[in-house]
Amino acid sequence: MGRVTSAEVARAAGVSQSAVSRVFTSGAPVSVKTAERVRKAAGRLGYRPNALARSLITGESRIIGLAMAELDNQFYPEILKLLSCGLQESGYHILVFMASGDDTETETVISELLDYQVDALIAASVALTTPLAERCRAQGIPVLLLNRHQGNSGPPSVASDNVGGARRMTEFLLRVGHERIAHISGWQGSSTGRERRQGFLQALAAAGRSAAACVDGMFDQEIVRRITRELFTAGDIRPDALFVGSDNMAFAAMDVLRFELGIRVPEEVSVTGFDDVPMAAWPAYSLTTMRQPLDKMIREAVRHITGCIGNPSTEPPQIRLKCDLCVRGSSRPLSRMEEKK
Amino acid sequence: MGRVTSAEVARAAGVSQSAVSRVFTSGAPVSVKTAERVRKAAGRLGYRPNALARSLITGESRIIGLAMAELDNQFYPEILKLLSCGLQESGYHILVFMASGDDTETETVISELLDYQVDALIAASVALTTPLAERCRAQGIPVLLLNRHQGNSGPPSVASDNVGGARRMTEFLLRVGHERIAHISGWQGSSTGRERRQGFLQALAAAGRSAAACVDGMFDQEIVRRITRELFTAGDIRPDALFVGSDNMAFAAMDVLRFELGIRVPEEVSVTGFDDVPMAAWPAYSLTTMRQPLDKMIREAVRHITGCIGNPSTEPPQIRLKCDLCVRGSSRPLSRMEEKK
DNA sequence: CTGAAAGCGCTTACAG
DNA sequence: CTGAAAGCGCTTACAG
Repeated sequence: MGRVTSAEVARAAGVSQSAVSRVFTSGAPVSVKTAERVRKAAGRLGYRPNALARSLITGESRIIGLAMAELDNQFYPEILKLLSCGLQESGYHILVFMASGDDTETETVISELLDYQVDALIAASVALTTPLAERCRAQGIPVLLLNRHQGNSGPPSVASDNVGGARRMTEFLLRVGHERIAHISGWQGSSTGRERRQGFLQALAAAGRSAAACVDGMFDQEIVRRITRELFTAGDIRPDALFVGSDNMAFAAMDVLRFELGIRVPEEVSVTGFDDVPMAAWPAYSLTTMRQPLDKMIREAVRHITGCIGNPSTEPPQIRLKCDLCVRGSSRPLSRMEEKK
Repeated sequence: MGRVTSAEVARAAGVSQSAVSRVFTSGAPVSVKTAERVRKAAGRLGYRPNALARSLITGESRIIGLAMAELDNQFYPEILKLLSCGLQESGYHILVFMASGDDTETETVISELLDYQVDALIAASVALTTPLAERCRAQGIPVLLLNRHQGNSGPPSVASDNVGGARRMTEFLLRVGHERIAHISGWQGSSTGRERRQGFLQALAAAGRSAAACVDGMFDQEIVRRITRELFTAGDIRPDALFVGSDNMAFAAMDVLRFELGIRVPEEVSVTGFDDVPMAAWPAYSLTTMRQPLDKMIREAVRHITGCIGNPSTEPPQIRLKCDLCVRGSSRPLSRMEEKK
């Protein structure tokens, strides 16, 4: 055992240690003959450059730190998968940290991530505290918020147009004839939660209507179940549509409606979500939802991150991408008459 | 910008660079007075030790490489979450790599992972090729297979007793009175796929029965949909029970049965899975399944990995954990009479 | 193209 | 307890 070093390879190949190093540094000057001898010796000894030592001297680790929320929501595995593939193509690797919700702990662990001299930090649906953002700035580490933002003066971010998406979803529900639309929102401490709620209220206001209900579901399925029960057993007039602030929460709401309360979807109530996670398309839910352009989000994220790593001058973007309405079976269909319009 | 170094802190605090280093090394001898002065200077300058430089000299990176299969199956996000938390507690971080199925690429990227001098490598549902395993051995990097194994002479592994679990599932289906049990297996190139199939066939053989069908579903929902259609529209006698080699595949099968073919579950056919991912408990599926003891698996994995990092003598385990049958609504209930037995 | 040398930021014997 | 020094494994000017 014991890792083989460039010095050992040099000895075996009868060249200097620098020569070995050059063979493994693309663009460095080496004669074909030297390269060949070194490669052969390296192959024989099983040598590979120590990435840590290299990072120490080049000043870039080619490691990206990724902090993300718990993976219950199918949206995050998707992000991780796409991000990992996208960054791998550019020769980066991902050091992950799963935020548990405990803010102090999150800060501690992200701090540890930074100790590894990550070339950049991506926070997916996790807030970056001010001290952390400050430290990144001081250390010259680019940060990017994904699927969240902290205002135009906050760190660069890639998210979708949640206000617009929620507004269009609400307009859709109005258009198919709903009269009493309720909203179970995402956590109001998050930009996505707030903005979708805001879009919902805007659309209703524009139509001169008011919400049948508007409650914070906290992105938590258990809370959503409770709220759904309350909303639909309260005695007074029931909502005829329920716009839920994320697909993951919408699934929980649908389950309660159909299997607990025996309320038919969409005959008695339309249910819609937001995100378009893969499961939304499964026939068991067939959920009408507002699709976040995940591919495009990741592409933008990768582009920005790789772009600004050597290049701190890159303009810090606040990217907002348009969402697409996916009409499926969980919402009342357009009437003939409406379709003609 | 520019990271602050221990030398700068030393200058600011009026001590030697070694003194600064000692303050940040637990167990190293420092006077309270020195420690205090150093901490103050470090705090003011925003100093934190460079983990890469430290790793270079201590020989341990406190990074664990994790290679895992694509995250479509809800089982993997769970693994990642639990593993990440478990290792974090011991001060480790996870460098992830998502295997795409392309073997050559997988090998390339895992190799890159190893370049970072990871303290150990965990492969979750990903095969470790022989050259890779060889390299780990040569470099003295402990490896662990999770939810897979490559035989008793292969690398250490933590998995569950898939043969026993599948056998018990099949016995359960026989006990509730099924006569024509079909199996859609997991990929036969994986130990989980093979062993569950084996358990299924063993149990049938022991009961003097034969399989209504036994087809490889490849862990792929699209393939499972196709197989399910064929199995249930073939004209001859339909299976009255379908044991699927993973929950994720079982969901696809149930969807086809209920929403495409209009076959009632469990009235006309029982459907059961394997794993017990969170979604299996959702009312939309209410899937009878064989629960893998995920918590225990992760605990064992963490214990083994952290145990053998400084300690190569630790016996390489081949751990097989017992599964638990979870009876839910997707399978025919026990008859009164049967219950009495 | 090539080698000797400096240095990345740290930890850790070694003297004192 | 403390500092000066060596060294982890590499890359990269610098001469030649």
